[in-house]
Amino acid sequence: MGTPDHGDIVVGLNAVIVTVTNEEPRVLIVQEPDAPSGDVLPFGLFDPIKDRTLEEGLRSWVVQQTDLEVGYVEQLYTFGNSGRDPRERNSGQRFISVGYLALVRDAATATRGTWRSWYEYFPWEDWREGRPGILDAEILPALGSWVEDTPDAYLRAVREERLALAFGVESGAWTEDHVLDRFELLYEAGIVSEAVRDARNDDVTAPGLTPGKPMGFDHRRILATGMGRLRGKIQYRPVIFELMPAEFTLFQLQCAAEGLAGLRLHKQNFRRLVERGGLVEETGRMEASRPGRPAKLFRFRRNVLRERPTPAVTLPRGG
Amino acid sequence: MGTPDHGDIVVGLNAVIVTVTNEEPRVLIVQEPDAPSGDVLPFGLFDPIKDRTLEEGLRSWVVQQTDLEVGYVEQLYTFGNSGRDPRERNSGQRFISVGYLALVRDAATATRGTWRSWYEYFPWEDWREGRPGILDAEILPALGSWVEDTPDAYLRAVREERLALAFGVESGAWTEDHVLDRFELLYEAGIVSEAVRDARNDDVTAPGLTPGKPMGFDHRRILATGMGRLRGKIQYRPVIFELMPAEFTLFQLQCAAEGLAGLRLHKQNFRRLVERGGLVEETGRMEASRPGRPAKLFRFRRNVLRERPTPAVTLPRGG
DNA sequence: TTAGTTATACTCATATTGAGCATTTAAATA
DNA sequence: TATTTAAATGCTCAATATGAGTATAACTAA
Repeated sequence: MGTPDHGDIVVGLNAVIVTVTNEEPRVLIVQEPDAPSGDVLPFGLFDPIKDRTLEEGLRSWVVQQTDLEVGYVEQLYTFGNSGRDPRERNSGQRFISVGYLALVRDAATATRGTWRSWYEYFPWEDWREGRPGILDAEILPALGSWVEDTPDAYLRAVREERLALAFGVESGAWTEDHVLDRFELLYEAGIVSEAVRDARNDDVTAPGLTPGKPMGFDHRRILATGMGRLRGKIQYRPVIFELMPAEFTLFQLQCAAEGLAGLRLHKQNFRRLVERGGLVEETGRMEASRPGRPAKLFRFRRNVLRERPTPAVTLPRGG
Repeated sequence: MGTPDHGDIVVGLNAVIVTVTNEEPRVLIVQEPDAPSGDVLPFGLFDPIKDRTLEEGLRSWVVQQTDLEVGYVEQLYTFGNSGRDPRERNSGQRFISVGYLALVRDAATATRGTWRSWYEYFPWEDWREGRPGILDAEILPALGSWVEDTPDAYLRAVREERLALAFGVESGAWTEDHVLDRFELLYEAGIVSEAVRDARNDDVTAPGLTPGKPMGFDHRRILATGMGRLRGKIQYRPVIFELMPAEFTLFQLQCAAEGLAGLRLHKQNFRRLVERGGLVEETGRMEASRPGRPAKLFRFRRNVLRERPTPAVTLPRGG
C-alpha cells in the first residue's frame, strides 16, 4: 500500500451479510475494539495486488474472517464522502467504501461476529406491529422542524419534497424500500448520532434524539442501502429463496418476506401469488406437527427463471 | 497522486451522459487520441484531496471538460476487474472505475465531444423496428454454441440459464433493462471486440463477429449499465422528464420513452397511463402546426411526487 | 372540397389485486 | 371419544389495471 502520504486512496469493502432466523432479518456484526461509536459491519481493505476483482476481494476476506461461504453477493454503492469516516482524520488517507450485500441461508456457520436484527438499528422501519410509534412521537416532528428552520426558501422546498417522498407524509404511502432516503434525511437533520459524531463545525445541533442503535464509520448508511436494495429486489427477483432452507412452508416464506419488508402481508393473497407465479413446487412432505393443520413443504422452482421475465414475490399488504 | 508504484489505486470517474434528440437517446462521446480501441465516455480521475465526494468530483470535471451543467446524476456501479482496463498494463496502477449516469435536457450546450445514438454501440437493443435481425442471424447462434462448447456440465447449465434469462430465449420475453447481462454474456463469450482486445491468453477465440461499435477501456460495459439503469428507472421514477423540454406533447414524451426502452408502445394506452397517473398537466398551449391535428402541450406535474408512491411511466408494449 | 395525417376519446374483454368468508386437518383438552 | 383451538388451505367477489382495439376530431396540403 506504500507509505500513507496525503492523497492516498484506500478502498474499503464492507459487507451487509444478511440472514433470516426466526422470521427476523439479521445482519452480521463484528466487534471492533477500536470502533469509535457502535457496532460495525465486517469490512476489509481491497488489495490491489492480490484481488482480481472487488467482489473476489470481498469474498476472500469474508471467508477468512467469518468462515462463512456466502452465496449471493451484489454490489450496493460506493461512498466517498470525506468526513463520514473517522479513520480519515488522522491517517491522511482517503477512504472509499464499497458496500456489498451478501445473503446466507445458514446463520450457524459464522465463527466470528454476532447476528443482530437489523431493526435494532432502524426501529422506524419495522411496521409489522403497525406504524412505529417513534415516527409520530419523535422522528417526524424533528424532521418537520428541521425543514421549517431551513432559511433558504428553495432548499426548504427541496427538503420538504424529500421528506414527503421518503416518509410518505402527504401521500400516506410508506414505500418500504426507501430506507436510505429516510436515513440520509435523519443524518442531514442531525437526528442520528453518527451525524453528531461527524460534525466538525457546529452546524449540527444535537437534538438529544438519536433513534436506533448507532454504528461505526458510515456503516449504518451502508446497512440502509442494503436493506433498501433487498426490499426492492425481492419484488422483481427471487432473491428471497437465497435466505430460505431447501424446504419450507408457505407461511415460513411469508414470514421471511414480512421480516424483510417490515410489513404484514395478506396470507391468502400471498399464497396465491407465490403458487400461481410458479415460484414453488410441493415436495410431497409435510411440516413436522405443530398445533393446527400441518403445512405442506415446498421448494423453490428454479425453472421459473426461464419461464417468466419477473419471477418474484410481490407483496400484498394487509394483515 | 504520488509516484505510481505497484499497488497504487486510481479511482476513475466515468460519466454516461444521456440526452434525447429527435427521439433518439444519445450519449456524449469524447475523442481520445490515445484511446486504444474505439470511442470513450467522458472520464476523469477522482482527486482525493480536492473532491469532497465522488459525485462532486464527477460534476466538477464534467463542467470543466464539456461546459455541461448536468442536473440529474446517479451512481451506477464500481468496477474493479483487473485486465479490463488496458491502462493498467504499463502503469503498475490499479484502476477502479466508478460509473455515473447523468441526464441533460439540452444537448446543444456541450462544447466538447459528440452525441452519438447509444444504439450504435448496442444495435441488438433497438426493437423499435421489430426484433433486430442481428439477434437471430449472429448473436444467438454464437452464444448458443459458446454455451454448448462449455466442457464443465455445471458451468454449462449456469450459462444456459443466464442466456435464457438475458435474451428471453425460452420465455420469449425480452426484458429491456437487462442490457448489462446481455453485454456481459457477449463479452465472456468473446463476441465483442473488447473481449478479444483484453484477452492475454488465448482462452478467447475471436469469432470474427463483433456486433456494435466497440469502445475504449471498459466503457461499453459502463454504458450498458447506464442504459439498463435508465430503462429500469423510468418505470418507477419520473426520470424521463429530466430529458424533456419544459413543454412537450404526449407523443414527444412517448417517442422519448420508446427511444430509451428501444420498444414501440401502444399510443392510446400510453396516454392513458400518463394522464391518469397525474404525471402531466396541460399548459393550455398547442404545438406549432404540423400536418394533422395539433397536439396539446403538457408540462410535468411536479406535485405528483408527493401524491403517489411510484409516479412513473409504465411501458404499454405494442405498436 | 377532399384526401391525408395526427391527436384524442371511448369501448370491451381479460387479467390482476385487495379484501374477506368458508372449509379442512391437525393437536390439545375435556 | 367429543370438543375446542390453531393453523393451513380453498373460494368468492368487487375494484382496478391492462391490452388491444374502433371511432371521432382537428388540423394541413392538394
